[in-house]
Amino acid sequence: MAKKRRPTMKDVAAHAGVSLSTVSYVVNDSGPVASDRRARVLDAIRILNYTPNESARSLKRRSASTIGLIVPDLANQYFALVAEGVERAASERGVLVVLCVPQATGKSDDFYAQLLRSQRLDGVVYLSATGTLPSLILELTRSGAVVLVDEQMPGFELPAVVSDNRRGAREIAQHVIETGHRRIALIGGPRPLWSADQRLAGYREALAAAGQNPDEVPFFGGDYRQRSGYELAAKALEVDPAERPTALICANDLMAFGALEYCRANGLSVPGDLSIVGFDDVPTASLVTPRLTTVRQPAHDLGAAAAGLLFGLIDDEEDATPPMPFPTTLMERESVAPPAPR
Amino acid sequence: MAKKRRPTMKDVAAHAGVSLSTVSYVVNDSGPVASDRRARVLDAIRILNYTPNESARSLKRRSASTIGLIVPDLANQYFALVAEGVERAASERGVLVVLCVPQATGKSDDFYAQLLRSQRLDGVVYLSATGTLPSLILELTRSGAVVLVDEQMPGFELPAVVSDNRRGAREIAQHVIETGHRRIALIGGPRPLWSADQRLAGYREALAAAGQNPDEVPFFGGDYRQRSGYELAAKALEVDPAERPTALICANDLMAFGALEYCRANGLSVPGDLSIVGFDDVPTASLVTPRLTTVRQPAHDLGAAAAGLLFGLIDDEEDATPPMPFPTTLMERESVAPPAPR
DNA sequence: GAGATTTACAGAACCGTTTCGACAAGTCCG
DNA sequence: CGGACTTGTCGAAACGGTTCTGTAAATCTC
Repeated sequence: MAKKRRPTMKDVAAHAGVSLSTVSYVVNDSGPVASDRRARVLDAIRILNYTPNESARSLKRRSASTIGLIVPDLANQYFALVAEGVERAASERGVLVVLCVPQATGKSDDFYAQLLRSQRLDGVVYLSATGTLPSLILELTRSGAVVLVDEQMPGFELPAVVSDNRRGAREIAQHVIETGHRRIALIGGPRPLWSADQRLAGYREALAAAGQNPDEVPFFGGDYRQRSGYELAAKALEVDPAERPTALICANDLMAFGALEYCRANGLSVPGDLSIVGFDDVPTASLVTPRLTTVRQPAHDLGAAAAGLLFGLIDDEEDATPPMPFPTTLMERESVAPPAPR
Repeated sequence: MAKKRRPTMKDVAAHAGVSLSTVSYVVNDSGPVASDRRARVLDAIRILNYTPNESARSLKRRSASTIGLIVPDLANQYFALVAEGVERAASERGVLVVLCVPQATGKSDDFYAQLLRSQRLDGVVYLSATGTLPSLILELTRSGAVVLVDEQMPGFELPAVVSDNRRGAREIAQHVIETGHRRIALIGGPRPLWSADQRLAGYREALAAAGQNPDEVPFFGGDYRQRSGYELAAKALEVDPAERPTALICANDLMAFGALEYCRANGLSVPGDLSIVGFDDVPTASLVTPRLTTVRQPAHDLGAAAAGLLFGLIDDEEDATPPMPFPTTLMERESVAPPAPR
């Protein structure tokens, strides 16, 4: 089977008996063309099954109608959901999104930044897992647009769409305090990460408001992954029983799952012996036993908003300014109960 | 701040005092060039911070070094994992992956096929949720390459990488039978889907081997989503207690989760009152209570293999032939127990 | 109804690469 | 030592579009 060449504009023009520019005008609706000729062109397009060559277009337009999406890993449902949101918003504008998963591939962020740069992408949505901005991403901000999700770079005024991590954290900490807990341990996210920082700040606010000295509550720094939740739970709980916390506040759901695992493995009942809360409200959170009390982030909307903001930036719109932090909502489920009386 | 144009080959050539073609030769290592000149060019590239314009390249080369990935939805961890696998294999070859999530965006598969076609993508990895092949995907097979994951189109000999669904299904059904269950209900996937079909076939084989007439075991067709697991579990269980199944075999984990939810909501103990098994072994499967007995599919590897096969096809390699079905492995956990004595 | 304006179209330049053909200067061999 | 190859280099023609410029015809204006 001869692998037949795709029809080009030239073919269409020939078939319709008009010039190249005319075809271009009808394809892009960018110039005046008489209705009968327009019809002829449209016919030719249909008959030849013509599709414009986007490479040529991007070359000429110096823009690819494509954005990049850098996401640490897809196995984390929170990230997956954000990605879906980005994709949704992009597809509505006929924009393609190219996916980069640095953590899964072992490639550095910079590797991708390089790749993206050469593709002349219009912009990039960047979800970080490390809190450090690769230098090339930074460079991208000069030629293209970059928007961060649930992340902020103090020092660089990068546009970002975030949810109100601090408030969400404060509320859930308040909730566990109000349930009666006094011995609380904190399992935080990777420190340089803005979201981790904000959540910690929120927890501490609530603690302070309840008259506790935040500096005295045990804190363990994790990496937002399940494994570290498990290990840190071990650290937090393997102490003198009199000192043992009655509640564990985890900075995201994955780590809370890890903690849950630990408890299961060690015969601790949740929430009987220990209350546990998370953050994010991934779908799995309402599936585990006990169903996890956590803070819902509107992951989908966050993603869509990020893409929207990015498009605004790309089009140089006046009102392309980062939205207010998205509100979070406390999801009270079953993993919190009053501490057992001593 | 003047938005400065990216340097082009011309700039590099001028800076190095050589011709365009020479620069191209060193960039692609595609022609002879004296070592001193090569060095000069390399220097110029570094100094100017030059990156080739991929749009121009694709235009000239008629290929974009980019593949498409069509995945029904990312919230399903199985799909997310496959996607990661694809991404990993692609990034190793410096190939970009453009992500399409038809279900999340409400766009049809055809919409994306159209988009992909115009981008002159080198190929597409396609995960279906419907079992019907969009006509445009079919058309893509003529100009580019398409490989299916865990899916096969009877009639069209499309290359596919699959795991041994049938055997996996047979084994897990065997397992529940051997545990003592005789009253079993099946919650299947969307019928036209090959994987759903294979799994069903596997279940029936095991049933038949155990002396049961497969046609007499209750079957409920779902859509691989959690909600339908819930609803179908309801249907399967809300029958005369004497008839009520003691085990529920679900064609994927998500539906098993739905069934689990139903049991929880209705005070049924798993596996005390009812055994439940799934398929896929998504990360959440070992997180729910009871931990779900299921069949592991090597999602990551499936994705990577699919991408690998696609590259082989693209490069017209002789040995680019679909791999043997990947073996699955039975993950015995806690959601299966002998049926309660009557 | 002559001149000004608009409308519909064609022609051509250009976007940034790759690559073919031409050509000059070495290198090899009998 | 003269032809047959190599080797290194360059110019120029694509690739498939967009868009500016020019122009002939149609429409408007008074």
